[in-house]
Amino acid sequence: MSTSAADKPTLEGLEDRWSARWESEGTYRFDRSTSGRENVYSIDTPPPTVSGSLHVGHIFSYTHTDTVARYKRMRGYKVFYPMGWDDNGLPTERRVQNYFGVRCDVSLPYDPDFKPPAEGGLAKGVDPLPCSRPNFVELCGRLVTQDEKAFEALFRQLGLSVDWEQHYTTIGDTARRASQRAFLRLVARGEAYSAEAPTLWDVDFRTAVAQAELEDRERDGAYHRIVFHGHDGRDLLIDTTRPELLAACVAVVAHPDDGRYASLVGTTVKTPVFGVDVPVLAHPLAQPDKGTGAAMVCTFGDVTDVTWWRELSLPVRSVIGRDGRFVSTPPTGMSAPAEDIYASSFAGRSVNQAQKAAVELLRAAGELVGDPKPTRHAVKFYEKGDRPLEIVTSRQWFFRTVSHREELASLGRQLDWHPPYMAARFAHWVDGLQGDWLVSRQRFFGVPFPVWYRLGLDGSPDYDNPLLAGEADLPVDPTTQAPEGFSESDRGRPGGFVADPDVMDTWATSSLTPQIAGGWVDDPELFGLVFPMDLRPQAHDIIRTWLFSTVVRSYLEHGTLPWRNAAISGWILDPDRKKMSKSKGNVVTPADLLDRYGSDAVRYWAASARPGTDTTFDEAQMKIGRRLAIKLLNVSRFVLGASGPPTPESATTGPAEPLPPLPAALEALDSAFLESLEGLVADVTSAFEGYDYARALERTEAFFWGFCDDYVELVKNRAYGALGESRAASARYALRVGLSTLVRLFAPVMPFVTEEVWSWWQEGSVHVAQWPSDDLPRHPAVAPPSLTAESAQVTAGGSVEPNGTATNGTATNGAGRLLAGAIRVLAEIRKAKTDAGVSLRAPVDKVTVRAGQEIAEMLEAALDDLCQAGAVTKMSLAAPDDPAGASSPDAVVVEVVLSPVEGVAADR
RNA sequence: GGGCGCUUAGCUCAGUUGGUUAGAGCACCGCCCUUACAAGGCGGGGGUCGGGGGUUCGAGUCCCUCAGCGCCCA
Repeated sequence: MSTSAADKPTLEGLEDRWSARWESEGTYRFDRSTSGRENVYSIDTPPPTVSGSLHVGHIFSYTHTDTVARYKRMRGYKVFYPMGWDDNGLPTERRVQNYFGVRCDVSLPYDPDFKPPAEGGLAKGVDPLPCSRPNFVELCGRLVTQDEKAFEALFRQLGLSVDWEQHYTTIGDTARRASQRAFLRLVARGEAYSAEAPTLWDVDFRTAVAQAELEDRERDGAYHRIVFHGHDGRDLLIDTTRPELLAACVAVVAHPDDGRYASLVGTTVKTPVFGVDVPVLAHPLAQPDKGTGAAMVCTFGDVTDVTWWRELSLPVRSVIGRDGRFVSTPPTGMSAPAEDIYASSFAGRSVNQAQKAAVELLRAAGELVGDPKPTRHAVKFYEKGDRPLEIVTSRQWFFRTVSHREELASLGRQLDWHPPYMAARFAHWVDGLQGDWLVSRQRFFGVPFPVWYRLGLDGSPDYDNPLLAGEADLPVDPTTQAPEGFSESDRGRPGGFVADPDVMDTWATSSLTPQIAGGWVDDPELFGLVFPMDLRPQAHDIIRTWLFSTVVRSYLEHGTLPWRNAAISGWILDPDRKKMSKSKGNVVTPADLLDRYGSDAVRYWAASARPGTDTTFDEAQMKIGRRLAIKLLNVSRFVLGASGPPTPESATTGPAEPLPPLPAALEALDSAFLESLEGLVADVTSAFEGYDYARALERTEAFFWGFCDDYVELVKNRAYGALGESRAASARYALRVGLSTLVRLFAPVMPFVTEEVWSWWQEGSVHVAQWPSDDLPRHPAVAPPSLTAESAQVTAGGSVEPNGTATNGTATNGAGRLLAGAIRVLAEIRKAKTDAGVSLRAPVDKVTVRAGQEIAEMLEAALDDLCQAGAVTKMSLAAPDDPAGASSPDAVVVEVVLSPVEGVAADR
């Protein structure tokens, strides 16, 4: 017991006070001194990308996870809830370049005294200063550390019950060691391999792009109809949107069933302008209804070209380099004059320039038929890029996925998805896998491959026999460390070695978050307690990336699912139902929201959203949450105030449920209330068990308002002692149990106000208190009137009415009907007073309640309370006008005779 | 083109295997300074559950179909 209820309780300052207390008392610290895995609940929470600022979406989805964590903690689990920061990748690199005014140059050596030219942004027109990769990575580290602090402060203010001692970063030593170790093991098992392969390439970012990072976008283009010449004098027309790739043409394809070209298949035709002989081939991917039905196959115009190249065993004639410009060396198969044309019109040109040149050349040669015909077509983009991707051939590392398709699909089916329909996203993605997972990225701020290549005496790398780091030496940076048996002076020399220049895909690291956070290899005891984890919460837009890749890694390394449950959250939409995003400028600052409404109120809004559904950003909901929190303060003050001096109840009941001692006798109305409370607890518990925090909250909230407006009003005067001490004790007991239960049911959603209220009369934190029981202790002798058996009615269809609970006043069992009946009578008295325009405290001369016999018998028990609550002098029960239909509380008829009003009140 | 989700009061949303007269909050209207709460309380009006068809004694709920919105994949 800390403090008692303040005179005028407020929500102000609760966040600071309680988050500091939780930290100092280690309330959420993971306690590994437990008997086994079955007592642990572990969460693989998303490490936010540390790229400047948090947005409302973070508050939203992390709150969902936190409600689950808090629920599980109260259920007695040791909750493992670490937080990580995802620092790697492009966003950080770009920010570092801009913020410090630097440019990474891998050829430079590390400079321990390097000072960045700027701090906070480089002046316009000043060139960025080149620096080495290690220096660049250092600067990345400086910037993300600042952001991590700001993020952590906000998450603490939001009240996430994270164990901050368990935090990790995806670029830290632990993560690098785990990533490199996992990579080495995959290489050893043949699940990782390097290969020279056509790769989608972003010219601006200068990096390879994986299938999962692709995005189709509709773009304007134009079909250019070009004439190819057959040897027998027959011409062949093809339509292409990329005439600039004519020099890269290696074949022409048509559909096998396309009669127009059947006679040409097997022959060769000459490309216009360059006069190169290319075969005409049949392939089912050629679309007869697209253009002329014949397509030009180039190295490589799009992903279909890659398929044709592979399946038809075509040669390679690359023309576009990694800088997006045409290479200087002309492709094979050209005559000398053709090479001259290439050199003068294409070499060094950009794609756009080359297209203009191609069109001019074709037109001049009379090989272009008509004008280009505008069209819109889907073009592949890097999701973060804004220039169409090119396809280049390069050496990259891959993890095998396609050969495990069946197993991965099966794992997806074994996972418990919340909501279940999200499983289809995963299944479709696995089904549509086109190739293995490309993990090489030509970036700097990431986990390097722990790999070197021997240089032959001619200076060429031996890619087939890579030099691998030893597990004991991890993490390593091959660009600054030499492989075993070599010294730094051998770097880059014939007979020496060269480092793999790339870093791993961000997902290749973040797909290991369960292993990184769980202490894989480094801390076997911890890993045994938390892995496979219980829950992966995340948004639905990264099912194909983060969720999928984590399943892949867990499968390849451990042969299991990484977790048992996946809880998928939706997005925040602005009032126009558009996704909120920075670029649209409709983002609200989370810190500002938390300050204005209080964390509990913002969490209330977040937790009101059904799992998996997109949700409107709605400050009105936060106001409601704030009102609810204030109400909780006030009603607590009443319940505890009316119950006499607070006593530390956990002391009297031990470590079990913190309840007050049973009174000598329990009134029927109080007992009925407790029964409805049990129904609520059962309902809320099952909602949480199904990860449906929104339903849990909705039920608790509805019950809570009924508790305040009706039950509390009914028994208020009795609790104050108006009907004697022994009858007061019964009311006080029920009020206290009600409050204690409701506070605990609210605790996962509104941690601050519930902790505040709890501290007024309980020992210890509510967040480690026992979850409420749906089977409260009671005296058998004074059990509530239970008409369950008699009231079960057989309806026309032969079904039996369920014995409902009284959570919304529509109960059909005995206790529920007593409560509902009493509430109905009270409401009718209020209505009479409201209709008369008098105060609710105005006295009532006489109330006559007409009810069926069953209801009437039950209501006897509530008459005294009703008289008190309604200021009624005389209340009597009478037979109903329609005895047949009077068995329901709703059919009760209440006649109210108000006392004559006098004085000022009468003039109104 | 394939798949998934959504459509219920002016707004945001509940509505569990089909079962009385479809609910809540906000907003709106009216009343009440009541010693837990005026940042409050009490009461009231408001919906042919997107359209159409079907199954059933009975459909917001199940089936078919159409429309609109959103997302994922190709």
